[in-house]
Amino acid sequence: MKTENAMAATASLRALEPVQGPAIPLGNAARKNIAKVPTKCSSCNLRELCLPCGLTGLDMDRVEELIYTRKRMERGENLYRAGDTFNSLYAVRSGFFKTVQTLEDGRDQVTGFHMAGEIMGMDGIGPEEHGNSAVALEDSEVCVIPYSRLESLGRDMHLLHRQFHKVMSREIVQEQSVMLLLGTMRAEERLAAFLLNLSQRFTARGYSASEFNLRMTREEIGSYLGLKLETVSRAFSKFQEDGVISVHQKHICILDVGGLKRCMTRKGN
Amino acid sequence: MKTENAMAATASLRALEPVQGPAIPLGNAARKNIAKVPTKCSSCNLRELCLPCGLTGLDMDRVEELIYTRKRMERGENLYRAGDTFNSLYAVRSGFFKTVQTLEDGRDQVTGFHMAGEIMGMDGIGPEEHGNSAVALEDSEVCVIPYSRLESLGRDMHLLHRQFHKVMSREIVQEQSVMLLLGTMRAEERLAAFLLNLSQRFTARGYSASEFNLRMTREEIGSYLGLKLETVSRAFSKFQEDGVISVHQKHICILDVGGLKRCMTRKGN
DNA sequence: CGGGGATTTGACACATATCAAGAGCGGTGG
DNA sequence: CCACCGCTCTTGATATGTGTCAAATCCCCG
Repeated sequence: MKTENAMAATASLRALEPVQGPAIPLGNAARKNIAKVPTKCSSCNLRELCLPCGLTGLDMDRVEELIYTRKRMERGENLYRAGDTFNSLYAVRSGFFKTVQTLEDGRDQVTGFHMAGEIMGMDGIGPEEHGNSAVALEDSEVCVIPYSRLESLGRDMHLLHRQFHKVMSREIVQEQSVMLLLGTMRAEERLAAFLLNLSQRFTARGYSASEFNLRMTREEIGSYLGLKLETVSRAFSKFQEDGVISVHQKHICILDVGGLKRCMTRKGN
Repeated sequence: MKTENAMAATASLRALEPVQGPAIPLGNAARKNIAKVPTKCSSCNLRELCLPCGLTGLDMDRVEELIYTRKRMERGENLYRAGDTFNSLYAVRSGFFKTVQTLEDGRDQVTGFHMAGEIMGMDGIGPEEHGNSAVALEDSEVCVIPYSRLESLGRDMHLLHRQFHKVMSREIVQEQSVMLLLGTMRAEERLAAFLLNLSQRFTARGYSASEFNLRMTREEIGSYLGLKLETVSRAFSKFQEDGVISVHQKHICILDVGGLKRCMTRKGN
């Protein structure tokens, strides 16, 4: 089983390299932005994770019509910003994103981290403008899904509509579980839950469940978990002392999954 | 402008009495549960708030096919429970609900309060079972929307589908704002934000923005806001001392909206 | 009128924030 | 290649907000 470890060696390698084929030199401003789609949904190895999941034969062929542009993003670039008018959803094809929401008084919070196969931008459908900003945490690529096209294609592909509803519903469920985390868990419990969630998502993508590189800073983790970066750092150190994980900068090994799961549960209960 | 105050006098009166027509004696176990629909969407005074919002003429007529049962609920009854298989969405027709999510170790949290015109149960679409439980906080009534029917009706009523997407999207946005609240706000800020949110939703339903009765206990408010009930109580007292609201048990008057809004913002910033 | 739950308030404990200093690491330029 | 700079991270000391525990009051309901 391939570990994220291996690819951490060369920072220029893409997080989801197998999706990419041979590494493509990036940072080439000339042809970076919009590009014709070289890969179809039906041959994309994220299809079982992404929007087309569950579609078969004919439907899978037709779903290609959904995506006619991809977009390269450099680390730090904004995919969209709060207030931008809503036009499209975005599927992460490679790389890693965060979404950030800002309060009137300037306080902000990371509301999510998004990896390959996940859909971003659904917050914009209702208000017709985005309520948060999406930022690439590493060089990334997204498939652009024009919402109007999703609507019209869904008209005769009922499964696509149904699939889309499931994706939105799962987003609701995911957010509810973050609310639960923020409302009821203590610092170490939050971090344990966060690491287990990441681990499980990496597993679903064929990466090691126990070894991976964080794409975000302690501050971003803290923002997402409603903690200060110092508290996140202390919790990492505590887990390491207890021997449930090992931490070297952004590189994490989960040494004792059971132990980490126990960290997620209230002590003395 | 009618205030909620008036109807608070008689506890047996329904929260959204005008929706109900003349008060109907409840607690009649014999004919309580399922009932034929006596009122159509097109003549329901919640139509501008509820799922059919934005539909016109013909579409509005056809949308009646969506709902063929309503359900009466007594205070304390469960509309659905976590783990129930998902079949339907529910639109609150009258009354008031909370949704509660539970962690494996028994800790739980109120993830939402739901009033007339709001849709519950969308968390169940993806997993095909409900992830939380919905409980009536007072005698209530819901319209049952079978999901399969919503899907099939949406096939030739594109606006219905689009409207449904908006409703789901708004749920996502709403939850993100709760995440922001839980992650970044302090106790008094949370309570102020909560009261202003309630006020605004009552306003949208034609009730007083400044005077209303809470349907939930301090403990339920605390659970929703990630606080203990004592903290909620102290924050209420503080607001009252400061003269921004007056509190008598569950009865709330907002005396100074601007002041309350300032309470929502970080002090000395 | 009595009883039980909800609410308020106080005293104190504790988890996390805040402030501060220093170490580690990566990138850049000489 | 090395030195430097800036950013991230770690760790300690202390402050503070909220939780916890406890007691008294209020209020609804039978």
